[in-house]
This record gives sequence, C-alpha cells and structure tokens, in this order.
Amino acid sequence: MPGRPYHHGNLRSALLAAAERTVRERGVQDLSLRELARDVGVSHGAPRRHFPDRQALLDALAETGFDRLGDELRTAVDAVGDDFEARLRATAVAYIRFATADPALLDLMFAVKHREQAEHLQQAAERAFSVMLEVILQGQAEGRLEPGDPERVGLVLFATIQGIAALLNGGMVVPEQLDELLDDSIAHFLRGSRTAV
Amino acid sequence: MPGRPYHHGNLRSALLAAAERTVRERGVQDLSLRELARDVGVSHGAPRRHFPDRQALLDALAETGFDRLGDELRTAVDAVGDDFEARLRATAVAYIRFATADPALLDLMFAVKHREQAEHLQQAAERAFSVMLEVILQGQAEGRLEPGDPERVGLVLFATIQGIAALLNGGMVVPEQLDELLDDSIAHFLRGSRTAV
DNA sequence: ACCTGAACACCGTTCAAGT
DNA sequence: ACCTGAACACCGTTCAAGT
Repeated sequence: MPGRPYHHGNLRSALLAAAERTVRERGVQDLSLRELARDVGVSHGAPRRHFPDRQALLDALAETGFDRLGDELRTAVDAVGDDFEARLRATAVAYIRFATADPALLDLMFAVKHREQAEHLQQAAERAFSVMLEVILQGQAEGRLEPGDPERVGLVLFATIQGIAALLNGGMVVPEQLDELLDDSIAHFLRGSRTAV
Repeated sequence: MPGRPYHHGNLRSALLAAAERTVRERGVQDLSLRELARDVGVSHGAPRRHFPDRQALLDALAETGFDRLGDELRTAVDAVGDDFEARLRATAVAYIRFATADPALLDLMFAVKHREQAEHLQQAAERAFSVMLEVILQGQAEGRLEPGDPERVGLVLFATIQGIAALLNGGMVVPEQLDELLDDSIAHFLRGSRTAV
C-alpha cells in the first residue's frame, strides 16, 4: 500500500463515509464538498468524477441510508422471535432509533425531489419498508389486523411512527415520553384495526 | 412616502416576507441573506441590525410560521361548527394543508436546536398546538376519548397527522391517498381511544 | 480513467465609516 | 439608531491540463 498514490482507489466510498459522519455530527447544511475532499486527502475537484454536484452526493447518502435502515429493521425483527406484536414493536423501535440517531440523514431520505427519476433510491426505500409490510401481512394472516391492501393498513402505523420520530427530533416530545407514546400508538393501532369494517 | 430613503423603515418585516417567499418557492438551502438584501433594496450588511446571523432569520421565520399555523388551525376549527369529530378532522386537514403548502417552513419549525433558549418560539408553538388540545378536551368531555392527561391522549393523533404530512412531502404517499389515509387514521384514533384502559 | 489546480461567481460575517 | 461598502475566508462549479 503506497503512501499517497495519485489514484485514491476508493474515493467514492471514502467520500460517502466522511459525508455520512459529517451529516450525523453537524447536519447537512455543514456538509462541504471541499472540506470532504480535504479530509479524504484529495483535491477539491476530484469528487466531481464520482458526484457531479453536491445534490448527487446527498442522493447517494439517502440511498445508503435506506439500505442501512432496511438492514436495521430486518435485524430487529429477526431478533425478536415470531410473535406478531413483538415484531410490530421491534420494527417501530428500530425505526425510531434510526431516525433519532441520525435525524439529518432521515431528512435527506425524505427530501428527494425527483423520486421518480431516482430509480435506485426508490428501490432502496421499498426494500427498507418491505420489512414493515411483512409484519403487517403476518398480522392480517393471524387475524390481528383488518384484511385488505396491506400497504393501506400499514400506512397509518407508518405515519404514526414517522411522526413520533419527528416529534422527538423536534424536541416536542422528550425521550422520557417515548415508551408511553409508543405503547399508546401500538395499542391504538391494534384496537383500531381489529374489528374494523 | 419618499422614493428611496436612507432608512428602510420596516426592513425587518420586509426581509421576513421576502424570506418566507423564497423558503416556500425554493427551500431553505436557497435562502441567501445577500439576495434578500438585494431584493429588498438594501446593502448586504443591513440585515445584520435585525438578524445577527442567518440562523436568527431562520428562527424568526419559524416563529411566524407557528403564528400562522395557529391562526389557520383556529380558523379551520371555528368554521366547522361544534361537532367533535368534524372539528377533529378540520384540525387535521388544516395542519396537513399547512405542512404540504410550505414543507420547508415546517422543517424549519421542527428544526430548532435550542428549543429551551428560544422562549418566544416555544410560546408560539404552544399557542398553535393549543387549538388541537382544545379539541381533545372536547372529545374527553363528550366521552368520545379516554380520560387522562389530554396532552398524552392527543399526542398519538398529533404524531399521526405529522407523519402523514411527512409522507406526503416525501412523496411516499400521493395526494390521491390522502383522504383515505386520513379517514383511516381518525377512525383508528377514535376506535382506539373510546373504551381504553 | 482519474485527479490537479487555477478561475469564476457566489456566500456569510465583520467592522469602520457614513447619515 | 440604522445603513453602506470594503475586506476576509469560505463555498460550488467548471475545465484545461497533468498522470
């Protein structure tokens, strides 16, 4: 391994890693391509080969964010056995943990203007949310949730979970209230869905 | 009214108005103090008297945002008579309308780092949300919602509404799904709360 | 194929000086 | 009390040139 080769070798992933760190620690508005290039030891023009502009880097960050979210949801659900309610709660907790551990990244993931043209990103998002969909399907199969389009049934819960994360990140709910709020939300969801129609 | 006096006269509010417009049309990241100063016809150093830095302007925008949100919620609730469920729905619709008409402003309102030190802002937020709290109290008085701390009871609904707005703004829910999702959410909330405990 | 470095037009912030 | 204008250090973006 040479001391400082002309070609960085893995500049793209090095930039993404550094960017992810900055976004997490200081927010998107403090992310500078030039600073990133300095951190990684490359000239300020170099990132352009891999990310045509700042937005392209942010889109790439969003995509890896969805990948990581999917992984974390999957891991959380798998770790908890196959009781429906336990899996439901584990999914919610994992989502909220992700969202609060990296608020700026979540914003980035929701901030995609051109969702149609960003095919990769769309797919990454669907992979992530497929974990939640599976849990909904299980709930329907066990008669714990109303039948019908699982996406529709799950949307209310997804919205609530996302809202809880937003309230936490906005400081409108303090962490001490989280358990209670989550219990209430899941209880509402289950009670509301059981004998629906 | 002189053509171009040395003192602008109401520079602060002129800057805020121009800023609100830019944020709505182009987002926060495109908001430049220098451009604002140009638009308003003042030198680039002038805003500093009224907003020590960019963040101060953003905080002020958030505060006027809460004021406007409060007004819109109030108007919506008052316009609908005194049926509890109608008022509940009107509040939700008004919140979502505000959030989707001006997504960047809502982000700003949720993005306050130093919520404790920003006393004004805190109060503006509480005024805005007091409308929702009143509706919850009415629901409890009429036995349509479970008794107990109204803030706790309302939080689930607030989270869901905020989540719906986020899903819409993120393109994860298309406007055509909104009515259905809102119906489902309110139905869940009412069914889940009625015979609670 | 990938990176460098000068160039351009733009920022936010500071501060002496003007009215 | 409020605003101007020069100055500074930083950006993102572009592009010829180097390896």
